[in-house]
Amino acid sequence: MRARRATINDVADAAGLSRGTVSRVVNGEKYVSAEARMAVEAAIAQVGYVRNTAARNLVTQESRAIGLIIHEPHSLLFEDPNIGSILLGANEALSKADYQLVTLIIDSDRDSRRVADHLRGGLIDGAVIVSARASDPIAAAVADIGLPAAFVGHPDGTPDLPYAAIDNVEAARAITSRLLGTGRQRVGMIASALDRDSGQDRLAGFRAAMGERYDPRLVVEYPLYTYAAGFEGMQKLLRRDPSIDGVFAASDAVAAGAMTALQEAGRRVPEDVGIVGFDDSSWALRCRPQLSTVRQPAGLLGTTAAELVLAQLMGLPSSPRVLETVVMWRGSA
Amino acid sequence: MRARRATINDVADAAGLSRGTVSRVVNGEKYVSAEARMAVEAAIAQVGYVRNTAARNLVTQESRAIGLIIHEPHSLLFEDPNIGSILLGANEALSKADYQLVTLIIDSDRDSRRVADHLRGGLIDGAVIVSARASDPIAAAVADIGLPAAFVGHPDGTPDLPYAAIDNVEAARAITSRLLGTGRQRVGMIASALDRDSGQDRLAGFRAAMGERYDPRLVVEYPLYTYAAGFEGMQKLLRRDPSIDGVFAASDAVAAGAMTALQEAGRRVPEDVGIVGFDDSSWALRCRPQLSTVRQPAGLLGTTAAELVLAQLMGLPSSPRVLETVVMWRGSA
DNA sequence: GTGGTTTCTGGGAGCGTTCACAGAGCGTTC
DNA sequence: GAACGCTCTGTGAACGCTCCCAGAAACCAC
Repeated sequence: MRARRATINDVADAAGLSRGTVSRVVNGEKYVSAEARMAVEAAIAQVGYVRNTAARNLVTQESRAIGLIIHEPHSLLFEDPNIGSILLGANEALSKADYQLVTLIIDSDRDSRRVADHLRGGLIDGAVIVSARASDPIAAAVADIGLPAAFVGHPDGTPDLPYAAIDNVEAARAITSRLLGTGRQRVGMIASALDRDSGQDRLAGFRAAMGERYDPRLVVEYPLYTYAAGFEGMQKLLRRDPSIDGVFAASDAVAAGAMTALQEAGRRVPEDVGIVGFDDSSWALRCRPQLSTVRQPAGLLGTTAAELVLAQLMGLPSSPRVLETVVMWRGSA
Repeated sequence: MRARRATINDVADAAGLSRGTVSRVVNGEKYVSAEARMAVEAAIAQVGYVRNTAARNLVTQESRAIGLIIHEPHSLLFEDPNIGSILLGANEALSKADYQLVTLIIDSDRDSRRVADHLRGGLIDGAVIVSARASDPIAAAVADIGLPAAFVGHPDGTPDLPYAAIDNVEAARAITSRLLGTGRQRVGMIASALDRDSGQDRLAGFRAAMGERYDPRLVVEYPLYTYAAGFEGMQKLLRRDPSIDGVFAASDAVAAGAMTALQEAGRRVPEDVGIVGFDDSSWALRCRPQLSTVRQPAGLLGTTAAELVLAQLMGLPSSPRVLETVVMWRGSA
């Protein structure tokens, strides 16, 4: 296969010094004479040495890498704009601390096993788990190994690990109230992803805001936060009650689909029907009229979760963090 | 920190057998008695042994992991639906071959250095490089190390590595011709991402199809394949020539932005202006009317690039692969 | 019984590092 | 001039695993 790579011994020989000295130079330690340092650097260049990280990890017992585990069904990887932001946010925090972010995607049971092996194998010092479902086996595996880890979100039934999340219940309650405040009489919801905490909580918040006025017939459910769910869901709601005049969609993508369905049905937004979403993703500004929605600090969620892992790595206590959301009021309601 | 993990020796002691036998059991080799196998398995469960991958990699000189390097500006990670598909496609191929996909994102110069270290350090047996720009330093680094690698796409000025790509020139030429075939007289283009091969080639294909009718005043350029670029670009084209009746947008996201701009300007699509895109991403079906576009097999590109790397790993020759595109003709032109 | 093959097990060597320690050299202080 | 402290360097011993060889044990055939 590949030609044998130069080792620290080759460098030592070429420089006429010992292994130890080379190691000290490579790691930038003190107690190396200027002379020796230069000789080593020349030798490194000469033999083309690069340090073998696997060997280093073996003795230092750490890898300076953090895994970010994405466990999403196929389609959502494209539809959900939050994932990209979370990824970049986490990368930023880790990069600053000089840790390498390693993203592992789980797309099949086979992946699940291999990723678990990867985690256990000592190739990773900690993990950020994104979008775990309730009772996710990979989350259990992480806890089992005792790997420092943190969730983005905090599904039920998962081990007691710190998390970075928003208060979906409160945020959903807030925007629904605001929608009701525009004088709507018949308000429905297109709920999604009830197999995870965000979906459940947004529904709970909607319910709380509606109080007496809550009518289960005006709630439809879909498995994923997608445009298609919003489109179909809105059509179904219109069929169930043509007098509907307000909708809370569980995400911006869902809201966008709902808006298209409304407009195709000849309803004006916001005059006839007011519509609000959730996420403040790029969808929100792209809709006509622009979407009133809840801003979710996706990048910050990633950053925070990464910091929670780093804290554990440094032996500091780390506890859950709930981040603020804000209602962005625009033209759709 | 974490409690010391059980090693292969602990298992050997617990089972009353030797290191060698335990290793044979763990790796599923033959020449182990049923008796010994059972004893080892019991001991593994008892002491909670998991193999240390770093140590294993050190001696076997391989990691069974392939890196996928994403070097994208911030915003594109959300806008470009191809990246998700490429990721999943690559993961599928690697998963089958029992390799772990490790995604590394580059978002700053600091990342660039760290990723290069990661590649060099022996933590990865090969790499798939997505969306490298012309003369990308990381691509050069990969070639320099001699790591088996493949590109998705094939930017100019990058080292001589195999790639999986589509023929952007031909595909752009084909869909532009089709657009011209609907009898349009004044056809423009919203070009994007001219710093990479795909952007350049789509423009070249457009130009080839236009032939005599090519008018540089009807081409606008934007740095990224975004909705916003399409929106602004279309407005600019309308100002330059209100009689414009056809547009080729460099991607579906761009086309979607252009369509919104057209509709806001009171033009009917496709009656007044025909519009075609590129990618056949989820954008295409979401537009009203649905977009005529070029289907780009994004998942297959990822799969193919991964296979090119695997082939190199097995010592087989691997040469560039150009995949087929097909024109999807819908309602927008 | 002898010789040969096959199955199974143990343990030394080595993968490329870091770490801890020993010791050399040199200057400073009492 | 002895004692002490710094700076600098070399080396043995790990880290946890796989590989390979030697040899024991079991079986078969003559």
